[in-house]
Amino acid sequence: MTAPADPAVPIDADAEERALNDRRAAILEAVVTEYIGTAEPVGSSHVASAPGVQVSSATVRSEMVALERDGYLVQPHTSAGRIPTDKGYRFFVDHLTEPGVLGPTQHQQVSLFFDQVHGEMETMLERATGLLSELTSYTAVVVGPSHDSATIRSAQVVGLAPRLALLVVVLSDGAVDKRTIELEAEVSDDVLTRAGAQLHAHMVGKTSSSSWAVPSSGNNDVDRVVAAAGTAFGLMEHSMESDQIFVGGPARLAQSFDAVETVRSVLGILEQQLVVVSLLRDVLNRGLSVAIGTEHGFEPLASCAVVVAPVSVDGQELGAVGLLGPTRMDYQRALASAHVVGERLGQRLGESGRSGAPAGTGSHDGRN
Amino acid sequence: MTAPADPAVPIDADAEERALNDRRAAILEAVVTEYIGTAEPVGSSHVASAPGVQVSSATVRSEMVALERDGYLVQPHTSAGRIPTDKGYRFFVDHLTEPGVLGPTQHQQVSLFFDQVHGEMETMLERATGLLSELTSYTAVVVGPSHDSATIRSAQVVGLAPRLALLVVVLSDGAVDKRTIELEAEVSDDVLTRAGAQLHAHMVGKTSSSSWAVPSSGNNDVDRVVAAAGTAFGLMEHSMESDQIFVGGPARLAQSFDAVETVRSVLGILEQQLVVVSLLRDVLNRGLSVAIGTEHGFEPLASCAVVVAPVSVDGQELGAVGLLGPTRMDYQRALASAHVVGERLGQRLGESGRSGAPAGTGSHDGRN
DNA sequence: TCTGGCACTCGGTAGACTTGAGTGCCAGGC
DNA sequence: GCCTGGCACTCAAGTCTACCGAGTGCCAGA
Repeated sequence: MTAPADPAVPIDADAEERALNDRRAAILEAVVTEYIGTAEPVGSSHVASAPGVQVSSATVRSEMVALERDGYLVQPHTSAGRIPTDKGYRFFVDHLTEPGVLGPTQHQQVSLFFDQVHGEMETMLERATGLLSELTSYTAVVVGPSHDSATIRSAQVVGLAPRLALLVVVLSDGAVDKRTIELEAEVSDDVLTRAGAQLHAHMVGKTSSSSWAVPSSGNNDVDRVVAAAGTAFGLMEHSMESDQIFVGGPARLAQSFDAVETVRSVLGILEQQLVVVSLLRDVLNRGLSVAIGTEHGFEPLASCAVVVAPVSVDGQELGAVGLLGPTRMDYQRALASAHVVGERLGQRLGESGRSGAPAGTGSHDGRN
Repeated sequence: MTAPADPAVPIDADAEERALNDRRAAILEAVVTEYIGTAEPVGSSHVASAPGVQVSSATVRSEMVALERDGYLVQPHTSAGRIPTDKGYRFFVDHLTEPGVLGPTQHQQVSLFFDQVHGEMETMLERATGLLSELTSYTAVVVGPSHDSATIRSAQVVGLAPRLALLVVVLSDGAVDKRTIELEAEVSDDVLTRAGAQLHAHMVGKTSSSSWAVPSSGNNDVDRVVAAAGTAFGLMEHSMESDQIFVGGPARLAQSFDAVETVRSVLGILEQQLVVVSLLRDVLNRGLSVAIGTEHGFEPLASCAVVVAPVSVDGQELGAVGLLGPTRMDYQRALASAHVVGERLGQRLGESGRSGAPAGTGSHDGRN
């Protein structure tokens, strides 16, 4: 008695998922667009006067009833306008919104940024979050490439104080890691250097998660330092293991939501880097670029939408850029911004990593 | 007609600043304590029933009139209770609050933390912000030691790709900095190593802000790499120059203030690391441990109080820990927490830096 | 000099009323 | 058979009023 009773609904129930009839789609689009702009429930007369909708408000009303029944819209209360549900936003994003291009001003802003930025990758990623959050006025997140597959290019031991040394390891992707080594006895610089050389000789080319078991050098002092260094590196647990994450413009969150409670809980999430990383990864892995409301199955972010774009170098996804905003976010602009910035970041990382056939680096290859 | 008219006010106008008469101080204390707890304006009858105040509410009222006239209290509106002004809080902090000790639970929490934490300084400082913000439920800030006076202990050039190398510099305080070097032509590993040795030989012992002018090695290729490295390091502008800052528990801000606008603006401040660093430094330099409201002369934080404690190693202030909360913060707990954590951080940094007479490090000395 | 008492103030709450945006439904027209 | 204008209805939000109560300032008396 439900679906077949309404002649306007296609008989094929699956068709609803693919495409609403044109008029309903236009009405949904009008509601979403209006609501994104005003944050106020949208009434039928507003919709009727929208370009793209050529029917009277009465007709709009009856269509809106159908849209509500199908879960695209809800009414906060009777005698109020409608607001989109997550499903409504999803349809809007999937079918009603163009891929979107940046406005000339934004385009210029991006170009300027990539002209000026230079130096270390970390710095660049960090600043990119600022750029993204300024472009969109949402909070931006950038996840840098993980160092899992990078190999060790160099190891060195530097003395700091009589019984304190530093193990410095350079990875093939340009990352540097270090570990303090506390020594039981004073050790000469020469021994430290030799220990470094010993480590270097045996560790170069391995991944940073490899075992640090290094054969004896024949000198007891040197071996002790080597062992201490291995131990120090063994309990890494930080820096290299977790992907780096940069957050830009957290203050924007307070603009996006007017409930303090929401701000608090979303900020709380952002503090948990691991959660954020896996969230972005998860969304990307599911082939999405937007996760709306509870689509990511993550309760505390139910009132948020997450826009994600990959940072790929030579077709390989090395990182991700993301935007965090309210579900009534400007998806078009957010998608365009994330996409462009992600792409250009990827290009940039590619350029500096490439420069010809790699001499022993594992993760880059020279094509393109 | 103002001051002499009230017989309860000391004739000596300066005396007011030093110490309110006992009764007024007790009343002020009661108001502040109550207000910190409830965030509601405090009426005379509440004060009258507080321990430490032995007079009737009528008397309290007349004293409160005086306290208001002298700027310690304000009335949000007639027929409301009083709330403390910044000056009121200041008097409370300076004269009415005990230095304060941590409760046993907190003490245990701190001990546990310092038992468990280990590894690199950055990691430790980072985690310390989490500890502080959990202890106090306010947002915590930790500023690490600056590298200004640290000297270079080692320089090394590592090849990453045919035309890409990395300059890695180790400072005497254990910090590591790096710069990507893009080379005009392919260079053999041997040349890179020799360039590193050349840099090492001439830069060790200098501060990282020194000029990177290094004499010619006699080999053109090597010199070119050395020059490129010097240039790369010249435009440092990041990492080493700005002190590192770690923020813990920004989400707590949203609990401290119920006006979203305030949260937004304070978060905005926290994004500007330089501002935060100079704010903390400034407060410390003025010999304060608390800056209330506008005392720091910083408009956007007018509704905040900042509690600061130094992190000293061997009597030298190397860093600072801070807490950011509403002016109606629990000063006693905040002061105690910041103090203890700052102190123990200092001890910890001292231990790992010391280990005997330094062999060439500039900033540490061996006395206890 | 303190205290109890008293009149007064005024923010906040609760209820009654109004307004207006918006709906659902229906009869009539193309 | 679908669309439209019209109409009665609903309900959140705003306005007005009255009232309550916490709190004050002031004063006379102990």
